[in-house]
Amino acid sequence: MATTIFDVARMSGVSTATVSRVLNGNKQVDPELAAKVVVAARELNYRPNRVARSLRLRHNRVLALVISDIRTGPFFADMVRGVEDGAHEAGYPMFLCNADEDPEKEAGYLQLAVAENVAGVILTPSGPGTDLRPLLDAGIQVVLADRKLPGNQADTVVGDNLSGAIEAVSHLIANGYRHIACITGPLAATTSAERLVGYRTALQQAGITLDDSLVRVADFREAGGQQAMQELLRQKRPPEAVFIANNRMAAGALQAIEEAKKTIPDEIAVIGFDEIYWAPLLRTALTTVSQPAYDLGYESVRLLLNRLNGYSGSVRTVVLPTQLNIRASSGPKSGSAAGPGPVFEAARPLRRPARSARKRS
Amino acid sequence: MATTIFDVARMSGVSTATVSRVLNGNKQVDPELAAKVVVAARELNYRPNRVARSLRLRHNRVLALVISDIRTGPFFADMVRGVEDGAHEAGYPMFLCNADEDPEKEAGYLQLAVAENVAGVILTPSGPGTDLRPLLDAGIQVVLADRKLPGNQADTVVGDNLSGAIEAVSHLIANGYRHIACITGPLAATTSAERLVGYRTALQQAGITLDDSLVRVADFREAGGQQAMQELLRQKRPPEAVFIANNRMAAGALQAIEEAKKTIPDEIAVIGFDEIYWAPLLRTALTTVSQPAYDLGYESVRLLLNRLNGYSGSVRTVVLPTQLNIRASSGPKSGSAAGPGPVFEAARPLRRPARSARKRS
DNA sequence: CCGCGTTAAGAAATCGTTTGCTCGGGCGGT
DNA sequence: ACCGCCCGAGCAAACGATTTCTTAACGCGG
Repeated sequence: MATTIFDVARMSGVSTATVSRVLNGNKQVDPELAAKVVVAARELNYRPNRVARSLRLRHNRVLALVISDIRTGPFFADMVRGVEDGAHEAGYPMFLCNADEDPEKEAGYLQLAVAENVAGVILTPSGPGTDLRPLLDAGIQVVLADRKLPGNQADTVVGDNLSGAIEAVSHLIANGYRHIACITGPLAATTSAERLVGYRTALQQAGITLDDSLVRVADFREAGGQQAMQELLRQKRPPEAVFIANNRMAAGALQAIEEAKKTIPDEIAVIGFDEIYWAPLLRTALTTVSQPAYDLGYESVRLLLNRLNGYSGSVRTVVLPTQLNIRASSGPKSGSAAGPGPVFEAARPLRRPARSARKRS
Repeated sequence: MATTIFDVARMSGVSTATVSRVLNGNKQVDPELAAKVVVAARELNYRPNRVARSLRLRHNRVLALVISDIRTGPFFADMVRGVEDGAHEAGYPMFLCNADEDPEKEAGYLQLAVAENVAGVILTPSGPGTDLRPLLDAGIQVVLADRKLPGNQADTVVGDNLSGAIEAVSHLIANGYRHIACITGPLAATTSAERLVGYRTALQQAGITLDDSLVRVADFREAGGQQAMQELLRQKRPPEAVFIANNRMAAGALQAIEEAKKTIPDEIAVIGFDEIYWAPLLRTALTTVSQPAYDLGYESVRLLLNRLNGYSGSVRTVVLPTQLNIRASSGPKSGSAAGPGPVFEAARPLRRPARSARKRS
């Protein structure tokens, strides 16, 4: 069996209480005894039983990260790394749970987080119905990452989806496109919804009338993007350009465009969301809106640790800037009045400083 | 505070022992009392405290999946999904830990798995030095996934890296290439090592003398692949083709090839390892060796659950077949004697049935 | 020299569950 | 009718840590 605190106590000739005090550095204890305890503990390779400690203390020094879909390309992977690095620096191990965009599975993991006494949770809510009460009732700190939840229930860190989308679509407009489509994800995710709003806002700013037949709501996956694009291309008047709300759907859309033997950007321009390493290497290099995924995770865990350290100010929302990476797939419309350079963009700095986060109440 | 088993006992007028027995369906108990207990438990929304139960039972109904790098493209993501689906079907929640190719971090997570009493661990060992003893000593079942460990210490599920690499390189040879390079990953990972061995085996089978200046060991990441490719291209006699042991390094290599303004496959043919959705959409569609990543995870958890259910036969190794996806980047060498079709490949079925796993002792 | 205050260490309670053991009652067999 | 067995339910111990409470010892001041 594993060695317990009793073994250490016996070996060093003291009580378990003293061993516990020594190992947690709590109270005054005779240095001589302390030394004996330390020696015995090392000798026996004693590791406190986290379960017993967790039961007694009613909390466990572990964080849980519950994300909605681990397969969403490098975005979540980088975000996870950001969280993990932050947690590791602070001495917290981190468990990752994959809710798979399934509210039921998500609820199960949140219950599990409660039942396992985790100290804090970072969550990418699957939709507006996500219920934080089990966590909050249990006194577990929560930070929302990447997606918001109605009602200002917890600290939140998100990318600036609205500005990112506006910037992308405005760029298309500046390059001479007018009949622009949008493929977005499930509207339950605030990311999808905000990117769609950004798309509409940019069109309205340019005085272009909205056309709902150009908007498709898909599922964030390749097949969904492909089907949406096929539908768009089959319309009587197909779009000249398309803004796609994530990179997996963009891959599917590119596939559909290829099958339809359309050329990019001459027959249809494309902009995707989230950066991928392959974007420059595609047949036509893909213009993307990238988010600081790693920073997003790191900032989330920073806020969480802040709360765990006793901070109890009002709920904060941190919005991190996006960046438009202009490549060939959004090149100027052939025969367009727009010059070769993206004139409109010159006014907006493309690279905003990565770490300058705006904060709202 | 959360409702405990005492609350349920009080409300239903029985002892905690009876409540426990009812809720675990263990012993015979008067159906009438049982009904009252069930009602009370539902009424109070009682959720047993997993920590207390874990302490008492000395094991916890949870699995841990410790992987070496979450950012390795879709491969690990799909594998994770396979594990998770299998675990979920069996009613086990699953925690994912990311060891980040760092043996120390990995050891920390294995310790944590022990300390948290998890029922079983699925592990992608970071290297041959990975020590399973803490787990095995604690009686925790272990399955190795994707990478082997010396000494037959635990059930193992891997892709057929050797055959996959042989098939890929043989395909290049059949298409007329002779001066073939290899970029592989850290040799501590058996995947890297086996793919390298496969590369060498294929060359030897074809009577081509090995040239170590054509072999590069990189780090599984884009930058490493890029640098390795740059070095290869700078050699007095650059390779005509390159076999790259994972897709992140392949992305870097393609970048380097692009910078060097070489054409694929005329000036250099390329084959990558692991499938990616973007492969067909690249400037030159990329030939890849794909592994059944999802099945690999699913099979791992199947073996693990088997052990948890009491099976204690000898250690098994399951090898899942790979598949060569031939695309333009490995097209026949211009001016080569080899015909347009891959003659050599005809003898080997490209698609082996996905679920037919070979098993070794 | 006695008493009080201070401090350090041990005894024991506690966290919430499961489970071996005990006890009592009912039923069946002789 | 009595004895014994069996079954169902409760009591209490156990899991391994932390922490409150208690006790003992020491020192210092009156």
